[in-house]
Amino acid sequence: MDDYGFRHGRDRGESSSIETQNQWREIQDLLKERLITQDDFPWKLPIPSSSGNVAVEEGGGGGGGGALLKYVGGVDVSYSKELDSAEAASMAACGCGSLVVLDVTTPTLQVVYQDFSLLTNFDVPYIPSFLAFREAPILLQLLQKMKNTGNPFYPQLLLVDGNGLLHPRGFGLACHLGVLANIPAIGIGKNLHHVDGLTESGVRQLLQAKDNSGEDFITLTGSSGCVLGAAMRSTKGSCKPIYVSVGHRVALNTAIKIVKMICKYRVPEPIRQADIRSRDHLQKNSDGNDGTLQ
DNA sequence: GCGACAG
DNA sequence: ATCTTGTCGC
Repeated sequence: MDDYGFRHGRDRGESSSIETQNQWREIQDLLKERLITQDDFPWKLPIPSSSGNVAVEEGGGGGGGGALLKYVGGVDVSYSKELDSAEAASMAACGCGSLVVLDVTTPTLQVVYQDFSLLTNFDVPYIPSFLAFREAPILLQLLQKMKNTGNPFYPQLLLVDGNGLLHPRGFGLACHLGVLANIPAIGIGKNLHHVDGLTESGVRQLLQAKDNSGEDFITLTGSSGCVLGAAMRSTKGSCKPIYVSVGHRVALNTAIKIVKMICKYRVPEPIRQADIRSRDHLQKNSDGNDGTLQ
C-alpha cells in the first residue's frame, strides 16, 4: 500500500495495466480538487531594480510582514542503467531521489541543504502522464523528513523536474507534489509534452516572432483555449526552451519571474543541482550499499 | 490503424 | 530517465 491508500499491481498476481491507469487517473482527479493556481504564499518576491536597490513585490496571501523568498528547493530522481525492478538477488540501488535547497538571496545561489534516498527493488514503470506515481513517493518522503525534524532550511517554494498544469489532465508531477506536500510549486519541463495541440514547431515559431519584441518567453495556449504554461529561453545562448507551468499556489506570471532569477544555465539551478547530485550520489552508492547499517 | 507520449 | 566519443565553441 502506498501513500494514496492505493495498492498497485504486483500483489494478487497482475492487475491489468489498464486498470492501474484508471485508478491513477481517479487519484489525479481527486487531488486536483485541492489544486490552487494563483499566488498563495506568505513570502515576498525580491525585484532587482535598475537603481541598484532591491525593491520588494507584494506576494499573494495578503498576510502582512512576510519574509523575502530565500529558500528554494529542487527535486529530481535518477535511475541506474539496470532494468527496473532489479533482481531480488541484487541489493543494488536502482534509483536515487534528491532534495536540495538553495539560498536564492546569494549571488551564487548557494546550496544550503541536500538529502538523498535510494530506491531498491523499484517496480513502478514510467508511463507518460503518470510520472507522479513513479517519483512522488520518494520525493514526498524527503520533504516530510525535513518538516518532521523542523529543519530551518525547509523550502518556501519547490521547483520540480516535470510539468504542472502542462499535462493531459492538468495535473502533472509538480501539481501532485505541491498538493500532497501543501507547498508552493513550479513545474519545469526540459522537453515539450505534446498536449492539447501543442507542438515544438508551433512553439519555435511563436518564440521567433516574440524574439524581436524583446520578450524571452511565450505563453502556451492549447487548442481548447486554456493557458497551460510558458516556453522560455532561460539563457541567451540557448534556442531550446524550457517549459514552465503552474504547480501549486504560484500563478504562471509569478512562476516566470522566479524562474528567470534562478537560471545560471538553461535548467534552473535548483533542479540542475538536484539532478547532478542525485546522479552522483547514485553512482557512489550503486554497489548494494543503501546507507543502512546492518 | 498510426503516431505521440514530462522523466 | 539511461547508453555513449568526440567535438565544436565561448
